Amino acid sequence: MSNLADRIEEYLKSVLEQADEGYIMLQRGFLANTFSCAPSQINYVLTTRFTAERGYLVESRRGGGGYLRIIRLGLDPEGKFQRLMAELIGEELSQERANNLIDRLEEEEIFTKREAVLIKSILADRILTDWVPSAEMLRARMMKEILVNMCRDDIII
Amino acid sequence: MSNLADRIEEYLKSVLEQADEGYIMLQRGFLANTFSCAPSQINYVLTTRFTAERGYLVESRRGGGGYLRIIRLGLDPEGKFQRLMAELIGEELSQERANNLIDRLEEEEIFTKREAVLIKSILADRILTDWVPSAEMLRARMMKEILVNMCRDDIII
DNA sequence: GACTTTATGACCTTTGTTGACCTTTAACTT
DNA sequence: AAGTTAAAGGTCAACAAAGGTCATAAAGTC
Repeated sequence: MSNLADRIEEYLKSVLEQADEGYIMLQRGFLANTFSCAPSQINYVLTTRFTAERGYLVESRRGGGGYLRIIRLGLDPEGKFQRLMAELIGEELSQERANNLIDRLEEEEIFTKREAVLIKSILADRILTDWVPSAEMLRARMMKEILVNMCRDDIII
Repeated sequence: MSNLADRIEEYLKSVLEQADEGYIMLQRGFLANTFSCAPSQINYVLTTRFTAERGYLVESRRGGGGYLRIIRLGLDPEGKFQRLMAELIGEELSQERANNLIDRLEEEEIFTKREAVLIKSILADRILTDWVPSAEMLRARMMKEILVNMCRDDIII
């Protein structure tokens, strides 16, 4: 019953489980070979099963010695980030709301003071406006990306 | 898995590490020989891995007794830092150059690992392209803004 | 039967590697 | 001293080795 995509997914997750680095690295060709499938099937599995919403991040490199790197995201206890991230999808975020959000996250010790300053500085209207058609949308997109990356299991604070 | 270019890079960096002059001198032919590769492969490694953003300078001399000199550039603490960075960043900044620069600043302990990940995540092509008329220009502007803010006296690492 | 999910193959982009040919410079000849 | 030769390093185009994309076919689902 279990189809190919499910089996590949299961395999990757089991390997990832044992990786104490928080990520695994492997080659697409190798995977395609072990599962006797088209290389692009691997991409299908990665894009449908290893998304940020499901708690994973995928990086890759082409060329000789290329690889895929699948990174596990530690899900925060109350799913706070999840909700925040969901909110920010397709959303617009003003500078004011962004600043409030960042301050709050700093208070909750999700961000350090330096990180908060850093993030605010680049999300500022002064930087984005006049360069971007919709600064508010880009800001939301960036904020979401930051939240995702702050959950990466391969960076131990 | 790991390709030749990466291994040569690693070797050169390890030698550079032990050099207390801040630079090393060696011959292209000798290197090509030790790694059993085409001499031009050495040039490839030098131009892709030992760039200014990554903190290196390469000088060379042809003819009999010719050599390669790889110099590690330190970030001098007194003031010139900002100017150097502004120069390095310029008006436009590609994702690749940005990543190299950020990695380098992390090595120099100007950024923490988390900060490096955070900055790279929002400067990614995936985030900026298709949203911004000139992603490269915005990226340069953001990178400069980050550096200014990270050097504020009121926030120590 | 219509719709959604899964699977494949053809074609593309990026990165790495090699070899043929070129330029520069020290050392050697005369 | 001038010219020649040999010993470096430089360039570039072609090829190899990865991963990416997208249209479309096949298989499930309801």
